[in-house]
Amino acid sequence: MGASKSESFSESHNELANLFKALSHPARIAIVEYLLKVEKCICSDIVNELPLAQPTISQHLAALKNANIIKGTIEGTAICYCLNEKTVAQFENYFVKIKNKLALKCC
Amino acid sequence: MGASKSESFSESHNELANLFKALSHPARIAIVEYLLKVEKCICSDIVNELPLAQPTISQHLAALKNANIIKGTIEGTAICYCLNEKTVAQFENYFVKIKNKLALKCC
DNA sequence: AATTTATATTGTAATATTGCAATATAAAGA
DNA sequence: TCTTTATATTGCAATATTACAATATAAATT
Repeated sequence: MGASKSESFSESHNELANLFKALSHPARIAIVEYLLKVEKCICSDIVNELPLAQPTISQHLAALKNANIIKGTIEGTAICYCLNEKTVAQFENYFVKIKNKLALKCC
Repeated sequence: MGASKSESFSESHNELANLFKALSHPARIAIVEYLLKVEKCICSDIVNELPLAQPTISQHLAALKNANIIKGTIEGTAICYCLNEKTVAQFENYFVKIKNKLALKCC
């Protein structure tokens, strides 16, 4: 075999894993950090910012958008991407939850 | 080409991406959730808990340990694994930081 | 309509990940 | 020492990801 046996795991575990997978590449982290840095939402001068070709950036943006980590709004010819607060909050909540559970019983 | 161009990105972006990569598989999420559920730190009745063979679980545990998400203590023949509070806090802090930055300037 | 500008899609090569059988290692008990 | 028990490593097949050239799409401008 070889493929991830995702059918064997719960939907919530798969969903969480997919969220983390979206952040599991340095280019996608760099995109998130860039979106944090620039004041206004930015389309793809990300292509000028990162050392990757345009189709590659497009793929990474699609991965982030697909995971709801960013959202894109059409503005004429361009698409304006920005971080999705809801998903960021979801990530934060997950780790807060874990930390609270850990605080009680730890090893 | 094909391989991730990790040399092109900052060390901190690569480190973050690797942390997330460790959580990017449903089996590894299931292991984390299992460690949260059981009171005591547990070695590998994880093998009995998940639908994967022993060498596969061993690999996933190594991935989590390598990312410092879990720590393992030798106990006789067995190894007792548990979550690493510090890394959990690190994850949490990252998203708190992002959320605070987003609160100021959003789109 | 033709051109420009911005982004997405397709096809493909290189590489990485996943899963497991077989095997190795290593501590504990008989 | 010989088992037993618990875990790790190796080798390999199946699959997924990454990167990009070439091309397609689609709105805006001329």
